This record gives sequence, C-alpha cells and structure tokens, in this order.
Amino acid sequence: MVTMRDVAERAGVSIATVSFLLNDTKPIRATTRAKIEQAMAELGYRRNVVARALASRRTHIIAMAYPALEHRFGMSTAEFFTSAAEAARKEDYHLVLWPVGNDGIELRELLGQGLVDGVVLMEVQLDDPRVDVLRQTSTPFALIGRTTELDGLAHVDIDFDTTVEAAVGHVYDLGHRELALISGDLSDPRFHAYGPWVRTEDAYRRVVSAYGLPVNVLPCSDTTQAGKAAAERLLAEHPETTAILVLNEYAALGVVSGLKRIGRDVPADVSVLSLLMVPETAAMTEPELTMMRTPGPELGQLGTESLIRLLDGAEPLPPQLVPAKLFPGATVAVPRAQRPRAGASRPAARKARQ
Amino acid sequence: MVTMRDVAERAGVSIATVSFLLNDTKPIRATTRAKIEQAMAELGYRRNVVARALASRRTHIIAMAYPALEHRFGMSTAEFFTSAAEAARKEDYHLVLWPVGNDGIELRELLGQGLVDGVVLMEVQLDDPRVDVLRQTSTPFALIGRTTELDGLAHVDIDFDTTVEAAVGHVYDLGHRELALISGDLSDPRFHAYGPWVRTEDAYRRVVSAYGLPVNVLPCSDTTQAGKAAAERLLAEHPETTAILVLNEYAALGVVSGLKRIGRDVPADVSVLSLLMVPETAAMTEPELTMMRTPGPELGQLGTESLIRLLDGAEPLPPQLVPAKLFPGATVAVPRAQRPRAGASRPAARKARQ
DNA sequence: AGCGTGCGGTAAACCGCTTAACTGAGATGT
DNA sequence: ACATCTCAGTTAAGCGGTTTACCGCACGCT
Repeated sequence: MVTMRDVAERAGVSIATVSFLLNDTKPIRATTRAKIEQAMAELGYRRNVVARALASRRTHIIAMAYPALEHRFGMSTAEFFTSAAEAARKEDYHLVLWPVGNDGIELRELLGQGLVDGVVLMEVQLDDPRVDVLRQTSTPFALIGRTTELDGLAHVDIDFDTTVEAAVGHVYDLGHRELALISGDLSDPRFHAYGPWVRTEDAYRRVVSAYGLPVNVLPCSDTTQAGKAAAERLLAEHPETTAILVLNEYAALGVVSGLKRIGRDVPADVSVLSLLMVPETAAMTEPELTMMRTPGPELGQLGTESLIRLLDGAEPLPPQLVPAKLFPGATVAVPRAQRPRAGASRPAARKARQ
Repeated sequence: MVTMRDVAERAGVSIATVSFLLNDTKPIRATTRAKIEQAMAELGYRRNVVARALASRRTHIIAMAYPALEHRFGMSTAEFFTSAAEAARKEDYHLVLWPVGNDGIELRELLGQGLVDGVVLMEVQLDDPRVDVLRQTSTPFALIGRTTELDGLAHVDIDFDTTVEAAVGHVYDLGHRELALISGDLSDPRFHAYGPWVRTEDAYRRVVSAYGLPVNVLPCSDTTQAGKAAAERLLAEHPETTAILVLNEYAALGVVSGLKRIGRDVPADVSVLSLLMVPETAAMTEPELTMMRTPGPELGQLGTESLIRLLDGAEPLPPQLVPAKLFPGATVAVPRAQRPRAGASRPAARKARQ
C-alpha cells in the first residue's frame, strides 16, 4: 500500500503538505503542487479513508437507516436510496443502507461504533424512538418524513395535503362524486403512527369533506392480496363507488385485479388512482395505473443534502415538502353515469363515519 | 466519547488487556475479566470501529457491489441484500450496498480507499471486468453468479439447469407440448453476457430438445411493457402455444396481462410459469403467478459466508449451485386440449431454430 | 536448590492521516 | 532601516485501537 509518506518523500516535501493539498486546507505553491501531484500519479496513491477518518473524526460515511423489519424494501425505497447515494457521492460522502429496527436499539449500536458521521432516517414515525436516540447521541441527522414534534429538525417530506388535493381534484373534475380511499391499516401496531399513512388519510378526510362529498375510507395492509380483498369488499358495501384512491402501491396493484375479478371494468366502471407510487410499479397493471408519482428522487437528494449541510457546518437547508405529481395512466376516466345521481351523490357535508 | 483507555484506567489494568479481552485473543483471568466488564458496563463503552480498522488493517466491512446503472434494483435484489446483511452481522461484519458500474472503474476507486475488507459481487457477467479489478488489487471476494472462467473463485449461483429442468418437466407432465420461453434480450449490450439470461436460455434449449419438443425462444427486455408486447407477438406467431416460461420477473407480469388483453385466459388457454421470481412479485398478477422461486435468501447468505471464510482465513466453502424451487400459483394448469394434436405436438427431435 | 515453562499481564511501537503550533524568508509599513 | 505581516512549509502530537516483545511469577521436575 502506498502511503502519504511515500508520496511526500518522492516529492521531497513533508507529509503535512501532501495532506494540505489533498484536503485543500492550505495554499500550496504551484511548483510544489505539481511535484506532489506527479508523485501521486507515479505511485498511484489513494488516500486511506480509514486513517483519515480516525484522524479527522469524520468518516464521511452517512447511513440511510431503513427499518427493514417493519417496511419491506420495495421499489420506492430503492428510488430513495439510489438518489440519496448519488447526492452523497457528489459531496464526497459515502451513503450506505443500514437495516435497523424501528425501536432505535440497533441504531444506537451502530452510532456507538463511530462509523457514520450522520444519519438519514427513512419511514419516520410520528413519534419516532430513533429520533430520540439520534438526539441523545447528538448525531447529526435528517429526516425523510416528519415526526409530529419537529422543532428545527432537518427534514423533507411529501406534501400530502397538496398531493391528496390534486388527486381528489382530478377525479372530481372528471365528474366523480362517489369516491373511496383504500388507506393503510392503521390498526396494525407497526403502522399505527406511520406518518405517510396517517397524514394521507387525514388529508383525504379533510379534502373530501371540503368538496362536500361523503367520506369513505377502508383500511388495507400493504400487499397485493390485501388490495384485492379490499377492492372486492369496498364494491360489495358501496357499489355506487366510481373512483378509488389507493394509498399503498402494492395494494393498488391488487385493487385493479380485484376489480377485474368481480367483473368491474377499469376504468369504465371504476377509476383507480394510486397515491404514492413509482412508474415501474404503475406499469405492472393492465391497464397501466394512473398515479401520483412519489417524489422519491427529489426527497432522497434533498434529505441527503440537508444532512450534509449539517455535517459541513454550512447553513441548513430549509425543510421542504414536495407534492407527488399526477402521472397519467389508463385507470382513471370519466365516470360511466355522468348525470348526477339523486340524493347519494352530493349530500351536503355528510361527515366521516370512521 | 469513552475510549479503551478510560476503561483500562477504571478497571486498573492496561489498555492491552482490555483489547485482548474484547477480541478474545489472549486468556484473561476471571477476576480481571470481571473488573473490565464492569468498567465497560459502567462507562457504556463501545469500541471504535474506525480505530480498530486502522490498527488491525481490517475494517470488518464488506461491500455488496451492485451495478445500479445496468440492473434496476428490484425485489429480488432486495432479498439478496437483506439475507446477505443478516449473514454478515452474525459474523461480526457490516454489509453495505455499493452501487458501482459494471466496468470496474468505480469499484477500483472504492477498493483503493481501503474501506472494505472484501466484496460480494452481484449480477456477474460471464466475463466480468470487476473480477479482474478485484484480482489485481488482491481483494478477497465472492461471486453471487459465475463467470465463465472461475478457477477456484468462491461463488454461489442459481442452478439453472435443474431449475429449467424442473420447470419444463412440470408443464410437460401436465400435458403441455407447445412451449415457449420468453427470455432476456441478449442483443442488449448490457446483458449480452449476463450469466442468468445466457445460462437459462441455454438450459432451456437443451432441456426442451431433450424432451423432443420444438424450441421457441423470444427475446424480451426486463419490463412489464416488454412482457406484454412479447406475449402478444408470441401468440400471434405461434397461436398453438399452451405454456410460456418467462425468464424475467417484470416481464412475467406483463405476459399475464398481455395474454389477457388479447383475450387468452390464463391458465385455461395458456399457462404461464415465471422462472426467477420472488413471492411478492408473483402475488401481483391475477391470478397469482406460478413461479420458480429465486433462492435469494440462500444465495445471499451463502455468498456472504463464503466471503467471510476467505477473510477469516478459514477453509473455504465449496461453490454451491442452488436450484429455484417450484412455487405453485394459479397460472399453470392442464392444457385445454389434452388430446395430442397431430404432427405439431411431438416432432421427434426437431432442432432449435435460433 | 536450580531450571525450564506456561500463564496472565504490561509497555510501547505502530496503523496512515489530520492539524495546531511553529519557523523562516521575503514583502510591507512607517 | 527595523519591526511586523504574510505565505508556504515543517514538526510533532495525537486519533483509539492492535499486536509484538517482554516480564515476573508460580509450578512441576530432576
């Protein structure tokens, strides 16, 4: 292994000078710079990041803490990770994906080892134990997602209000009045306080009420099977439904096939709009799903940048909420019965039932 | 930060003793051991992995090198990663996912930094530049997959022969005689030498010929859309087909919906069997796909263990080939026309055409 | 009594790099 | 002309561990 000492010797300078050049921490005369650079090139020198980390107390590694047990690693997550990794590399950091439990125990373990400079937290709970751990250990961190209390925490998140507003508005404008939301299963303890689900459902209730439409929300866990079942149940209980918004992307796939199984045509009989999804998944149904596209690339990048600001002591990035944008597919159409149906269709401010 | 020195002081021993205890590299008297352990507990000591790495020249980090550009990170990959990470943790290693290009340049960069002790290589090409890089830098590594030349390389892979044999056998036994394989797109330069595709296609041609059936192979890239298109084309050109094997999991989803779109019932008219897939994806179609389940968990674990053997100087694990096993779904059934159709059905040893 | 020999422990030299403190020479100010 | 600043480098003290060489001691053996 060729070390900095070797380079310094060959260039006829001190080892410190080499370090200053490498880190750009002190001005170096052009002639010396040239000598050093030549020496480095000739020897094929690469600085040892471990030694650097020990000496500088900065590993330049940031962890993306992902609760692998509670949330399956799916397409959306992959997107977050990829864009975050890219953003990190641009700033001379390494981004590693770290599977940790939601309780914060493994995270504490990880932090104690001193391997990472900071953490990007994914799948944030409304009240997240991991945030406490990070605070206690005074580790810099940024959230992709939001806790309820976030006094000054660096974070980025989906703008659920705007997203839901746009989604509901879209189907409303097409003429739909009998909507339903196939939401997350908030009775599941793992997701009871899972931000995206809670916030989306809240937003939905608000928005739909504001439109003067009845609120119909069905819980459903995040699998294709559950989506199928939910769709079938929904249309059994509310056969008047003409448009379904689906929160979870895997459930959305199931909703489409579930509807077809019970003989409903999509979108002729029922429109389906997926609220948080990536294009790859949307393409998996027939016809292709219309969706609100999860701003995964933006959020992954922003979250990482925001953390790196913290680490580099630069002035912090302001928190950002990014809405998911409508991505047209072929599962949303004008409802079959355009004429306003009496009574049921627009019952002024009927309240949520759940 | 509490260091080893603090612990040693408090326990009234030398810092070396603490190290010996921690690493179990020298016998320690029970009384001293107790003192040290108490001191550690009281102080809440955790050993700094960076310092340890520098001193021991072993970071205990292994990288899973994943060609993120060439291969999308999907469900199967997630499975490999998760099981590999778990296996690594059991052996006191950290496994990080590292996106690198297939050309080996980024990999070389990474290795130069001295951050990782070894590499688990994913999505191996038949002749993989990354293997050369690893050899040149004499980095220990294990392959999940195989190059063509693998003199003594540590590796694990899918047993494509057995897998294809089982798949073809399954549909054959049900009575299917008009098979087709929707394969990978080997004309795409990125996949031209991609092991799983090449090996599966080869195996398919061999096996089907051995059964005395006509060989019908259609290239198709790894997207749902491509799968749809391929299915439609296939049945236009070969309407007699009763069973389709699909290599890529995303394509398989498309095949099912493509068949439905052109009015073929699955499985009544055409059976579909996905060759390499995870259950989550299989559940996404209606009806659920019958598949050969990718042995991702096994391979991730075996690959990692095999690398760790190398790193720890233990005697190496023998290479292993693990077949994918049949996971029944609802897309494979007895062909509608059970009666052997004259001529076309069993043309003794008709040869491959491609 | 004399002598090797395990055993449990210590001292100290690194590992490769960062960085605070220092140096020496030329430029600058008055 | 002399003290003062810059500027570009150097020296050396760590960072928090690992590991080699060494040491004293009790023990068994002859």
